[in-house]
Amino acid sequence: MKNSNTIVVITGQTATGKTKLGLSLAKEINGDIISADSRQAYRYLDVISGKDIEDSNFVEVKKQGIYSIGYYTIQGVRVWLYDMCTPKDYLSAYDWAVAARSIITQLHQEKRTPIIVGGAFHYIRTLLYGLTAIAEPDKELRTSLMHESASQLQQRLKELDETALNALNQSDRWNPRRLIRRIEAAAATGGGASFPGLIDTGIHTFTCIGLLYSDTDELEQHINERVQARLDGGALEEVDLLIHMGYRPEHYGMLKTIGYQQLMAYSKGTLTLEAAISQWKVKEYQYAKRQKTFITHDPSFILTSPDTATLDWVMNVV
RNA sequence: CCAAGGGUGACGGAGUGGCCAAUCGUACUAGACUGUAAAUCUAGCGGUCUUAUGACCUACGGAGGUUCGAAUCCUCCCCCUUGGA
Repeated sequence: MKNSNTIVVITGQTATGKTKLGLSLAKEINGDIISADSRQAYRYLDVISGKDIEDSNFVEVKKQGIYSIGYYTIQGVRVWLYDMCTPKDYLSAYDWAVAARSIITQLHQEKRTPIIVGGAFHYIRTLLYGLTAIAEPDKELRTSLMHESASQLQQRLKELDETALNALNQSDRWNPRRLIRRIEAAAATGGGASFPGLIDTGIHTFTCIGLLYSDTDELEQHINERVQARLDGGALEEVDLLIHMGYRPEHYGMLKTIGYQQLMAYSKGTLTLEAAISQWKVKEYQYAKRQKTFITHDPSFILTSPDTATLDWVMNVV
């Protein structure tokens, strides 16, 4: 290791073997894994989200607000930030990053190396590059604006903070979620403050690895296999159980998640199983595409393909 | 064999004489992203050329025909679905 106070980040497209690589690296360099996975952070989302917790039990180390911070032990490696909350709870990239940061600090004190592993690139970016503390989410406001059209929202934002509106690119200008967020910020600050720069995260040394398939067919094939494995692993039973426990697809959008969405639709009878599975796969391809866009546009990442990312290769990089 | 309804771009599905290279949805391609991100959104999406709200070519099962002009009307052929036997 070049620096004892560093962190390693392993991200990449779906089904590229991030976890496997992370585990072998952790064993080698005395590290802990911090899961950067926006779905594995939820309790009960196990099979479809791909949590491989074997026989391990969750060990809660502390509470941070409604979130429980703890770990599972997989192959002798501690894996943090699974099961932070229930599928009904709100968990944002910000919340996750705060939790991740606290673990990183703790691990550094223990002279252990945090290895961030996961495909939630937005979460990782929030952790690495910063957070804005301008305004907390305003649930009521969000609900009240939920059904407004983009042009109505633009109008609202214009009245509150025209600069913020003008700063938006074409895509964001028609994106209700972005608009609502800006309105939220403008309302909280009284407008005019616009969006501030990022707050320093205190994390400055990191090695980032991005695993990407160069070939689309290969990617799709791996995704297909993975989906099949999830089905074989009890995906349908998991969905039934979640429904039985009272969780719905619309629950805070948390179950509004690839795989769960489709299988819940099947369970409700609005999709055939065949259609549900094929849509699931398609959503996975699309997600993987977005991951690729994100990762390739970030110069901090060392990009490589899944088959060249061996432990030896990683050891040379970190 | 008869009756009825159909065959449209990768798929679903509009259009029923000119404003149709053809609404819309999906898929696909590229992109955006500062507290919902496995989310949300933007653009493109027959081909060639091109500064273009531009030109030309090829296209709405096949072959002909009517018309200044057809995915749209007519004739014949092929295929599909449902009802009748």
